[in-house]
Amino acid sequence: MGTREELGRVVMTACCTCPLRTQDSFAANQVDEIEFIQRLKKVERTAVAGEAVIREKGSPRELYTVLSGLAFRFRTLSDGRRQILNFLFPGDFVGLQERMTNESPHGVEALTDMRLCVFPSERLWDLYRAHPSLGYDITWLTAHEELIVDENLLSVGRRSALERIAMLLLHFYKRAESVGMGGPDGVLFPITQQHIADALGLSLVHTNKTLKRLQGLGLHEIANGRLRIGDLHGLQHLAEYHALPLRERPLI
Amino acid sequence: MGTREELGRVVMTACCTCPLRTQDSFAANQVDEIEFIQRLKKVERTAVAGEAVIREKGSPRELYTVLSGLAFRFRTLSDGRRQILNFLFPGDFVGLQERMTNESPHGVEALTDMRLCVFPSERLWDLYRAHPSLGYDITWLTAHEELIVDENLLSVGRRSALERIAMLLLHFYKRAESVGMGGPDGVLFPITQQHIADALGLSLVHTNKTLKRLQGLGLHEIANGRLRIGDLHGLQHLAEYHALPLRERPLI
DNA sequence: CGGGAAGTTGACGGGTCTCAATGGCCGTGG
DNA sequence: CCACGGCCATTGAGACCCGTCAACTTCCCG
Repeated sequence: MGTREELGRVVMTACCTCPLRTQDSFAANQVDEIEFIQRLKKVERTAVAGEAVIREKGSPRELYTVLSGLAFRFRTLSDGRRQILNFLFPGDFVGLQERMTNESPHGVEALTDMRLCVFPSERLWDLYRAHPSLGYDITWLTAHEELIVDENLLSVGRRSALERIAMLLLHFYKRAESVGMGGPDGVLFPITQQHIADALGLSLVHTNKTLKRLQGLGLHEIANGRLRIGDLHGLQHLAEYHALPLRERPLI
Repeated sequence: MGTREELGRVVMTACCTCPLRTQDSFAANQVDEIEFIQRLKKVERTAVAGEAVIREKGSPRELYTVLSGLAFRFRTLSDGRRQILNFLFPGDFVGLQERMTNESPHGVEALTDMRLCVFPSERLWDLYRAHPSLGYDITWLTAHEELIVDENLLSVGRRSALERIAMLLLHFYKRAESVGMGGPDGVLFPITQQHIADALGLSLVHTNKTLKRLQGLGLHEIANGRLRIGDLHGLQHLAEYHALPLRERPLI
């Protein structure tokens, strides 16, 4: 079956041939589990760069898995101050926290064009009942995202501006690489300095100056919307970032 | 059955008569679910104020539910800078993220004397298989904790020192109240200014001065280790904190 | 060629940090 | 009973990191 545009929705990438599943970093699933996911997945949704995937204060009815593209999760204060909570990569699962409240506590915005697998929120419980192993996987994904937010909170609370930026670049690079977005000239980096500022609790101006200073050290290079790491060890030392030796991650 | 001291462990509060379950904020469970939890819970552990419940970099083998008392979750950098990620109240579940790595990415330290229900980590999967509904609950608890960390990240990243402190006091108060720790003279507040500083990404000195300034506004009062809210509306406005209308929370 | 978004730069002010010192409270031990 | 030490709260002075304001440039795209 091919793909067909229809009201901003595309039907359909088959789960059994999901391009993400061919990657090492994702754990394998049983055939019946994949078939169940396939039945749960009614449609595929696309989003263009800059589009609001989930609106803050909206009432969400759907769960998503990022199939391709990048996004970020954020919250804003009424006067416009915005905090990016974490970036979303292919394989990330979105929408669980919204289910605990009537309105979504955060927004999700696309950084690039995206494809998302759409799951009806009200059938989440079916998944747990029919395939406890998949419920287990969803818990894993949730806990993993919290781990990342923890790390960001440590950065914003206790690292200096220079350390924060080193941390962000390094973390972004590693995550992008782990989902096969790496290449000889680095990874795609569709992120403005405003995004960096909002993710790190810094002002735009100070982000610019600090980023410039970091580039002067020659540890990395950002050009043509791509990020390349020159001195991985130096960045790790500066950011005091020790990548956790993660086990294979599940994929829903 | 009474309680008996034995190597720092107490045996045993029966789950079917768990004092937390009598509270409105916790959802009810089926009898067989509670019996299953009871079988999973091998022992009860106590911790004195200041004790390390989970050691950073340790290799955890157990999961905990806070039965009574308070604690906090934190991470530190090698030079000693510490970030408190969130506070733990009765009913909170601890230890999931540790399972994804070989060493615990964060520490947990008791703020007061505590009692904890201990579950063997390796039997978590049994729980999902035997009672998917409980697996669902664990996901809920994990997502809920992430929601709180999100909120803290927004505070630390984008709120001013005064707003952050207002936020912390308010949030702490509401959470304490929701688990029945409230009283006519406020809630127990076993937290030093150093804790507040570490939770909000501030220095101790600045925390002290800002807290003093906030107290001058008369919105709250801290005395004798207790926190009382004078002007709830004023604090909410200052912190721009809108308590999420949560549904009943599960309890494992 | 025009316009908007993103990046860059300088000046300046202020929020926050660090250093340093003091006082209160409390448990311990002489 | 009092001296002492340790933890916590408090306060002042000065420095610095970072935010704000305000340009200007570059780049892209129509």
